Amino acid sequence: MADAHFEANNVLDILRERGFVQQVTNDDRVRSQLASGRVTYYVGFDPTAPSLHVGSMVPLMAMAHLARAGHRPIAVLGGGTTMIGDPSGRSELRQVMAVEQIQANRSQIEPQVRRFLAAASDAIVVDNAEWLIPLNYLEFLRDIGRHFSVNRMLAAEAYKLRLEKGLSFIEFNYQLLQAYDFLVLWRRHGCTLQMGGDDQWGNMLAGTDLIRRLHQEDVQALTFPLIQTASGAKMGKTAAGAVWLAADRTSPFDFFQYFVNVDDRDVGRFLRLLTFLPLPEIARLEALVGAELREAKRVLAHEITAIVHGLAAADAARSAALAAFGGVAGGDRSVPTYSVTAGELQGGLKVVDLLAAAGLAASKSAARRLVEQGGVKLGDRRIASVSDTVSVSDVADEGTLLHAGKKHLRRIVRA
RNA sequence: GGAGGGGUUCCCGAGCGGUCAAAGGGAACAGACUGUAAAUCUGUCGCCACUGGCUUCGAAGGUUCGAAUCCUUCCCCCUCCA
Repeated sequence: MADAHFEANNVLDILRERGFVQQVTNDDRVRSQLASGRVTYYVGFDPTAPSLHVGSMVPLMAMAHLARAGHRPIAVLGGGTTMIGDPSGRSELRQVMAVEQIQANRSQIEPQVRRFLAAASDAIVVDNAEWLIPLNYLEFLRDIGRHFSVNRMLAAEAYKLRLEKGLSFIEFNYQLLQAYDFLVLWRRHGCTLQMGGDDQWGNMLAGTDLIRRLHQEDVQALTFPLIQTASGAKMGKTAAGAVWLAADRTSPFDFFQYFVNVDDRDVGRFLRLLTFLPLPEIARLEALVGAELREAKRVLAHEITAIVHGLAAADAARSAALAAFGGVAGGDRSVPTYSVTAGELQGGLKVVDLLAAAGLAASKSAARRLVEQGGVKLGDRRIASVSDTVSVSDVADEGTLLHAGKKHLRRIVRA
């Protein structure tokens, strides 16, 4: 029964060693399934924004590991389910999104997802709107809805919060739709494994149950731990908002910097989850202590940036960071730039205005505070007063770094 | 549909006619210390203007010299009843 190739390096072991596994419906089943041949598996992504953010990296990496092991991935972009909104683990009613917005988001996200499926030549990317939109309500209730127990759904952990705060009927249907997705994928593509974040556990089980009831078929589900940083925050949240995978929302440089700045305690875990580095190598990096650990963080940042933005961008971000934080005057080309015109400089551009315009401060008031707190530096010059201005001589030909605090900077160049 | 409770600045949560841009905590940001880490300490944390102005407390009106605080209507949420 077992296929030698798949048997020899069971991906389940890889996932487990790297910390991807939170819950599995049936460990032995998943293991033997993955050992006996190609498995078609799926993960869903809801296009609620024009880009995925680093929070989606865990499922994407898991998909990539399976693809590398020779299994067949299906990425479901939830154009249909997003019209409903998943209430799992949420405390508030999700805002209903415009269909056009969802479709626009979907087309932006698709290439981001595909990047992780490259190892499988026959990877499938589908939008569940394709089968959800044509659904006939009465037929759906009769054929699918009958298999769901409201009592059991209400008892689910995922709805606890919402039972106190309020759960609308539309959201209550989300689980049925996700279960139906699994059924469709099983019927069409023989998909027998669904993976997803642990908050999806209930929805995923609904799918395996549905397939068992309708077809007496034993399909599986596996969840990933929800990643929090050591300080308890959701991974990928910063002052500027989420850390996005799209380069035009989070520059490769800032993306790189996010990972250089992670908490010491997160380094090993992130290396295992978010890079493909072999475990012995990770063990070595993770064992570094004190300031040495920064080297591990640089490796982490470089690896992830390479996966998301490509090797060239990762190299550029790394050298830019070294230059910027190593004291190279004009910084490196890859530090995000902001151009000022000669006219603005002639007129005596206020540093406070520049900070706000370059995106280093949320408002002029915020910029003013930064200056007052002594956090602003233009080149080597510490800005001492909120009324300081930038003149032509302050901006070198190769650009001058404007620092807002220790970690945020822009390269100011003349237009 | 009925009765009661509630919607406050990013989050939680005080305030219940002036002293409120609004306590406290969290998050975040800056400075010090460090290792572009953590912990700790200090400061900041609506917007604009060099101690003044403007816009905020679900929405719209109203009472008042003056409202987040009182009244009216509306929207939304929760609990119990139907």
